Amino acid sequence: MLEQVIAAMETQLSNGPTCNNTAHGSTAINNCSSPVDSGHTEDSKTNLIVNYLPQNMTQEELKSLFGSIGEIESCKLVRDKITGQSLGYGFVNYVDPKDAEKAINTLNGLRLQTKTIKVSYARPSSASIRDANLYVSGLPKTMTQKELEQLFSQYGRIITSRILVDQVTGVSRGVGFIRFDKRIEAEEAIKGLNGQKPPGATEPITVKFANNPSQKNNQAILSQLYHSPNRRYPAPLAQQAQRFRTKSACSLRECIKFQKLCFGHPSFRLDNLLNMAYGVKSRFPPMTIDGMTSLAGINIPGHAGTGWCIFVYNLAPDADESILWQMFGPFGAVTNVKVIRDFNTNKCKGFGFVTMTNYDEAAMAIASLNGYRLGDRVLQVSFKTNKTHKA
DNA sequence: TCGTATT
Repeated sequence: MLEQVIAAMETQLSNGPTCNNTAHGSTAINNCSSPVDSGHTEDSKTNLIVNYLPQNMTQEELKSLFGSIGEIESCKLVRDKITGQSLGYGFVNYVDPKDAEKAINTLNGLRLQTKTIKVSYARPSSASIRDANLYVSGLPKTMTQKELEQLFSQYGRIITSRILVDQVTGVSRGVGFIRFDKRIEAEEAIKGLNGQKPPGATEPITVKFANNPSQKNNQAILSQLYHSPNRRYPAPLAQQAQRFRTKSACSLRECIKFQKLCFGHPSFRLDNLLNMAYGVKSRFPPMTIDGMTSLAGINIPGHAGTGWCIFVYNLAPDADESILWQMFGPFGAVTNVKVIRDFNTNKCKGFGFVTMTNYDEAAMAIASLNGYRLGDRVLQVSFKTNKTHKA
């Protein structure tokens, strides 16, 4: 029950104007695209940690996503022991190290709803790496993430860094986080930097251990949801459009939200925005269409109990599951994707299926992606009908 | 002016 409430709140919050760690495109990428390179031979080459997962993503969805790469030995979504809420990260252990490497290469940076997930090798579990996260305040507003890292890197290996920014203006709020590899490194950084002035700064900074995430209470979220003005005053359309042209936009959902604002304006057609901002990287070779042409017909959406099954047609022969995750993931909870392949050639037969949990998200995905140009192909996307069943 | 990274 609580989880449903939280999920509903997340849905609401996800309609906000910005995505996590995407206020600065390049900064966010840096933060998410540098898998931890252990450099120790005893480190696992099969076990991955996955960070920045959507709040409502389940362990089953995590397994489904990463299982599309290769056989999984084990998979765990970490949840709060008391509330059961997802803590937004999990572990995936593959059978084959090559699949782990492939998962990093293909899934790191994947956008799911409002999140950009990070996929990297898990460090060996140890007490020494826990509670190594620092909260830093009083930073000069001009300080960049890189400069912040330079300041702290003298005390140890930095796992993540972040500077919080104003959601509207994008300007630094003067506070940030530094996560070290070891807690002892974080302790030394506090000793060395708390109360000190960074080079060129006029005010000293405060460095302390960050709050423990488990201390968060749901009341704070509820208060945030109901009292904060979730609506930002919309910037002029051209100004917003610039965000998409400069690739700083982060998700299909953002494109869709923006497209609603621009409805009817020919320069801001959704397919154009998607191709501009989403950058689905594929130039699939042409393919002869054989069969599957009689799709027009009964159009009764198929609800299979486990979710809403969506039919995707006109995929290229080399299409794989990851492209379906990339396209549909931003719209909401995706529980499963499947590319239908020829048994002998292992090439995609031109279609696949996507299962989504929520009707409205599935409907939005269909409305947005039907007719979407993927490479040189125009996709047909609809709810799966009985017609697609073949005995 | 505190987001959610070690099972």
